[in-house]
Amino acid sequence: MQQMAPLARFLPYQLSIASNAVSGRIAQEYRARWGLSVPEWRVMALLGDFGTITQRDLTRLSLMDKVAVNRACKVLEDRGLVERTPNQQDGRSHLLDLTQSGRDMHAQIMPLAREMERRICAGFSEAELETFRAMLDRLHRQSEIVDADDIVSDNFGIE
Amino acid sequence: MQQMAPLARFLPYQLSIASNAVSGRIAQEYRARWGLSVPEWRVMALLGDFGTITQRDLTRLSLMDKVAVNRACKVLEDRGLVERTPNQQDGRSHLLDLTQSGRDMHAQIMPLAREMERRICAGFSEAELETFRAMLDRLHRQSEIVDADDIVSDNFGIE
DNA sequence: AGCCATTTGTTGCATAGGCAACTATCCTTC
DNA sequence: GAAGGATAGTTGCCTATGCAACAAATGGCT
Repeated sequence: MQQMAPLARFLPYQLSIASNAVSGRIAQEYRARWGLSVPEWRVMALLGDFGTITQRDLTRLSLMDKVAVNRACKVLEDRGLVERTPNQQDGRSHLLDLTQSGRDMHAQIMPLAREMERRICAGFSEAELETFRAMLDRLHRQSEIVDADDIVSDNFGIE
Repeated sequence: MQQMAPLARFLPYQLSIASNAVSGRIAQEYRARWGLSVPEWRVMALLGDFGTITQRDLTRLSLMDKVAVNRACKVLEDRGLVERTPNQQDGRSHLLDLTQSGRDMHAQIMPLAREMERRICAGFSEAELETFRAMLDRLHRQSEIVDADDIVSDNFGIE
């Protein structure tokens, strides 16, 4: 069924479809069970681990766009899962934390995350998983977006 | 700088940011050089390899949504890179192929693809790359979307 | 031949996501 | 303490992406 097209051996493509499949499956689970989007789930996870932090902290920790963080926080606040309190040290920002309801949900969603990770990693050794993580980190670092000048001056051996 | 948050060790998350970084970088290159989106580039690559095929074939080969394939083909046709001819065997579909201009561009874009792949794989052994590909394939297959009934009946050990 | 289910391609709609611009606040420097 | 640049958060806009619904055509079944 799956043909051996050259495209199917192109590593960035394989990475993309695997990531989309995993993300799509996880998004489906969290939406069906708790009505959470992926950005919302990530904010819940970070707030559960780090406690009282600002949107700026969440942006740094999650590597998400600050707008994505802001919108996720707004939804969670409207649902009563997160509360904002004024930040005495900096009037521009607010301190965010889980409410009791948010902590209850956090206690529900984390075991599912760990279980899903365990499932998709089943059958691979610790060494293989470490190699896999190392490669993902390397791919991430080597693919950082550079500015336009660098692109123009770097012709990849073409022509 | 990069904190050791639990989220940063969550494999689906690492997979997502690595894939986004790689895809974003590649998309940037192809947009800057030839004004091609990722779906358009994929269609170009497949047409270059497989010759005269239908949109249905392209959808199967690329694993993309049929709408994405259709829109990419339309753009490529408008740019004179792809041409459609009636399909005598099936009046519903058309046969797609690269024009001479499209073949010229194909000859340009494939070396860049191979060079980018070589770069991001630099420093890893063939065995490591094979393990990596195997894991991506496995993640993809294990994460196939299932229907809603399966989700409800499968509680992942919660409660 | 006629009907019905299936398939291909297309369009429209609804959502997600990122970037630029803006406000408010902070911090430095004079 | 006033001015200028930097930073946190917010809003609006634009694009990308995917699904549902649809029209045209096919193929099977009687």
